Amino acid sequence: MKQTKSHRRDTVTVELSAVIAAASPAGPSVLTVRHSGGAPSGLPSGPLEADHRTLEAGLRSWVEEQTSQRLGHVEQLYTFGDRDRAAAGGLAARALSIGYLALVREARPADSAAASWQGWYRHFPWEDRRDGRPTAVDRLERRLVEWAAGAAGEAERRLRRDRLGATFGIGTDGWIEDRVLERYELLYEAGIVAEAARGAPAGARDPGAEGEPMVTDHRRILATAIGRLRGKIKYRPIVFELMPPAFTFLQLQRTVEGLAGVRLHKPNFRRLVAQQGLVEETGEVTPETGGRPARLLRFRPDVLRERPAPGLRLPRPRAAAPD
Amino acid sequence: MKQTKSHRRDTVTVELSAVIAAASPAGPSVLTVRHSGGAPSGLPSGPLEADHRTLEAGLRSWVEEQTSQRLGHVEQLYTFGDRDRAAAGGLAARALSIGYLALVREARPADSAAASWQGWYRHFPWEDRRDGRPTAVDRLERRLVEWAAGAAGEAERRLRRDRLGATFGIGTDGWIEDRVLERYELLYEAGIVAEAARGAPAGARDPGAEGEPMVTDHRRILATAIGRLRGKIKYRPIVFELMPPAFTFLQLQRTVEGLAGVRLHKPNFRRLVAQQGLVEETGEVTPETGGRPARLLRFRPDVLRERPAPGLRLPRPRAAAPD
DNA sequence: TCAAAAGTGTTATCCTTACACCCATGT
DNA sequence: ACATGGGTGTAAGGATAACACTTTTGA
Repeated sequence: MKQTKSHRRDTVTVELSAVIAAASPAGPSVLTVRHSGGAPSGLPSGPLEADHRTLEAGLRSWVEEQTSQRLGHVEQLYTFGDRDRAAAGGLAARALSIGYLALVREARPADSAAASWQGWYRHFPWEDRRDGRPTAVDRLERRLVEWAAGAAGEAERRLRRDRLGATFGIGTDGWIEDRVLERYELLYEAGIVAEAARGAPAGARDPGAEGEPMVTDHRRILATAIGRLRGKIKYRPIVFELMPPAFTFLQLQRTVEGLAGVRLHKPNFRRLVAQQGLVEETGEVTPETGGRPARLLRFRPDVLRERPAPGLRLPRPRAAAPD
Repeated sequence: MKQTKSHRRDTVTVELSAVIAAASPAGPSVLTVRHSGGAPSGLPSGPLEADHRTLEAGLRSWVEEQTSQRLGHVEQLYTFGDRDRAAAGGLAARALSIGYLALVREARPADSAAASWQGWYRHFPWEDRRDGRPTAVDRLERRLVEWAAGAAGEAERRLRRDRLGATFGIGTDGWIEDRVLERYELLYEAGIVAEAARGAPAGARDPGAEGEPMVTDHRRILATAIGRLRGKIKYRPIVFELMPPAFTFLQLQRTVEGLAGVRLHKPNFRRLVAQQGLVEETGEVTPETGGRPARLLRFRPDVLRERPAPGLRLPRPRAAAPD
């Protein structure tokens, strides 16, 4: 017990930042703002103020002021507070940054001055595997392997190789979509991502495979959001927070594929969704979209009453056995 | 855009609090501290300081100072910051509270002055269903049903009933272990839990079914931790962070049962664990524990290299279908 | 000999995945 | 006619969950 310690409380600024996500069959997008011309874009955000009753209320008021977007589902993601990484210019003051994920139904133009919608894979090219592994990612992976090989001791090298396997699936087979943050952190540590080099001039390097950077740690928050969303669609029917009131099976599938960054098997996807009772038919059909007209669907909210965790298949014993 | 708004930044205190969890076959427990005699217990915690490089580092230093416990796995849970709920005495200053979950292997006595281990179901009696639904919970559920019926409009009543179904499984059938926080929040809103009545004298009410309260919002943080842990054991092998180096199948099973608050089927549990390659035999057997001696097991870390998400069975198409 | 715990075998069932195939519409 | 998307059937394989049963120890 070091009683001699200074115990100097930090003066903190708390910033509330929102990943506002929308999705169309073409792909998901995020609402970004750009404060000055040449600077990288960022997320809508603002400091916590005294008259905000709750953190979420504060976030909502900031977002609605900055983007005039009404938010639907909102959830907290994570609180970042590393002393070194938050400040862009090298300021020593501590900046806590609380990230939120918000889902909105329509990506309405909303390009009010500085705010604009951007496909989120511009910032994360390596996360989009809908058309297989992007070839541009080869370079990334090569650099990662080099980075792992260049570690100090054998123990550290092994650790890094394991991480490459667990995140990018390099040594192993599997690509786990959810691990977006882990992959971004790895690229950050390996110095591959632009944000890692603070002093470097913006736009100095090829933004191809590394993705477009964002201000301060906003890309890290976006990575958290994508990962959370990818994980959550599997056990909660939140995709429907992103869908219009009526949609077809394929539109739903394309939206999910966009979020997860992978392709799905069409017939099975239909049945999965239908069997779970997630949707019901509206009775109408689309004004044809290329082929045979499709039946229109809507979300069936009663599913929440019937199966409390739609999509979840976890070790749930039907009856408890005493032994 | 209200430009006339005050934009007065809040002066915030950031408190780092840790749920330090251990588990034995008898059940899980949490490390608590008690500052003054009559006051309810709380979690080890302390303010964020300027010399803490990261939030997690700050937490670790506080905990090790207060409890002389070394922490293993640590993860951030959630940041609470409601203006009204944080302050116990009614202080208006904003207190942010960042909750963490830490797992330790042995619940060593460690009763250093104020710190002591407590079974976590003392604070959450309704969460322990290992011996079926506790009868004391009947009273809780009755009060919840009353609360739902006493809502203003029909719409609100319906909403409340739905929540009772989704959390306590009242109207419906299912009890979802993970939803610990949702259940606690419901009890809080219904005024059933002691923390909801701030001004009430401590110990004034029967702590039977309502569980033992904690200071400020620490019980909320504990609820978050339990929920997180219950969710995570299903797709990550973190139970082993809580197990001793060698253990038997039954010890592992009892530990998991304690965490999840439900009983499991023994033969199937063995096979599940064995088939997944989560453990390997040490070659030794126990100094008998009541019956036939059991083979000792240890965690098999290679499982992380082989199957990146042990326990996870989610819609993972083995190959991408083009259509 | 019995209680208590350790183990093994087996089966019915469900879910997932993959494959094959037909239907309806526009160009 | 053919391309595009809509939509159905079904069978193989794997994972679950339940049941029945044998084995090994200590008291």
